[in-house]
Amino acid sequence: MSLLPTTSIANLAGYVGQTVTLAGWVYHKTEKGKLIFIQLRDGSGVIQCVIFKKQVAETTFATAQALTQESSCRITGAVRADARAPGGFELDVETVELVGASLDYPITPKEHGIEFLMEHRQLWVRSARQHALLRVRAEVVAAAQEWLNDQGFVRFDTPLLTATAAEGTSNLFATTYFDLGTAYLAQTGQLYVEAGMMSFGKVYCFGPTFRAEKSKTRRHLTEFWMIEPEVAFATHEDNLQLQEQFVSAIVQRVLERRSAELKTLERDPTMLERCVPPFPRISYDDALALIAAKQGVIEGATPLTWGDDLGAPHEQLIAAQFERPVFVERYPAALKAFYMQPDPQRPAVALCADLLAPEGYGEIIGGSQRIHDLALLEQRLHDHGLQTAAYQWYLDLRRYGTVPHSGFGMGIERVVAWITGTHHIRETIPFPRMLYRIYP
RNA sequence: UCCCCGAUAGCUCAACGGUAGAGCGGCUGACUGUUAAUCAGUAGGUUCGUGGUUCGAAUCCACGUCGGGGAGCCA
Repeated sequence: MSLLPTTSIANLAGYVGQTVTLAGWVYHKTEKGKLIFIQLRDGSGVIQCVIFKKQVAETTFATAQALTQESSCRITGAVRADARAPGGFELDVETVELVGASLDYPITPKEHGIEFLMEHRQLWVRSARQHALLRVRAEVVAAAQEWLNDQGFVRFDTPLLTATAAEGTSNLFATTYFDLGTAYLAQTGQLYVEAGMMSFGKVYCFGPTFRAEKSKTRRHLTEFWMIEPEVAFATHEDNLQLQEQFVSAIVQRVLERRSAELKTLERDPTMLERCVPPFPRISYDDALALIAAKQGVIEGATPLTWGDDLGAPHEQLIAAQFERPVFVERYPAALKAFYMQPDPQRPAVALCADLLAPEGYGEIIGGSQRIHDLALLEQRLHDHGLQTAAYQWYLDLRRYGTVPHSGFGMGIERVVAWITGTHHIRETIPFPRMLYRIYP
């Protein structure tokens, strides 16, 4: 015999007048003497179950009375359309079967502080808001992969344990690797995905990446998920077009399929509906001019001289000028990773771009055209103080049929934070890893 | 690594040098339409730790622990 429910709550519209068995958890219960209301959730939705004392067996009423918040149970009853019910349907209960009791559930319907909630993340994910948020995350992940697959991309997975730093910049998590010395947790799959690109033309990797930076802001996690497409023969211009189509497709799919969740999150879809190509672009040079003209508007967005990197307040100021994501392109090459292609017309700048989300959610994509010339790439490795010996496999990609190519990396959590209007990135992943949090 | 802030009942907070409190939650009872129900009653404390100042410390000081916000860095 199976314990599975006969239907899920999301599908109850097709069962009006029929008796079904639901299986789930008590989200909320209200007793009014001889009448009990149970909000039952099963992951697909929530339905109000109604129990009148005179209409059920005494044991059934007693079982229902004893149910506490988050007790799991199986409830059998008749589906009835009812305008008074939040979801439009109610269940007239016939029998209730307790599956697992829940005593003193810590997360009550009242307010809680973030520290308490993070300590109970394993339970917090059941709450309506977190449930909606993680549902959108799953949609973003599915949309991203399916869109790329439809465009002819092949998923090409890259290693998480690597022998050297990919870009030689960020701090890495280190671990021992048998007799081979130190291994590092990958901060990007990009170099490896370039090898896949030379095999498949269009590829992407998708998985967790690790940054041992002591970043302590609402935009940072030490472990986050990144999707990194890479395209052979694609120029900087092709790269930007791919990015704006990609991001727009993801946003539009969430609007189409997860409007109920956005409503739960009280996210106004207006800004998201504007997210269609082309996205505005601003060069690093023009960004500096804009920052100089708008000084004092945002605290910390002080004027910069050419060659300075943009800080978080500067990015915030730039993003605030637009109602769609905005590309900031052609940064000074010296600020960027060794593999970024210098502009042939102006080698001081790189053919790269960051995509800044609106409403202060920061950088959601970083991308560039890559250096395809062997001699130039060797020179750049040397300029960055990197050991070319460790990169011979990577240089092989330039020795055997090299082509111009471009790619980018998109941080899933930042995209989800932006789409859902979530203040802090930590809520956009089931179990966030942060500077001062690795439990649960 | 640097700057700022916090820790009091299960939770959210108040008390700011003089007897440790409220709301919610829990428990008991009433209630046939509740949505964070309502009403009545009831239990519940090593004020993060260590040391110091003081007649007296939740309160002031130092150090520590844990956590929150931000910078830098990045997606």
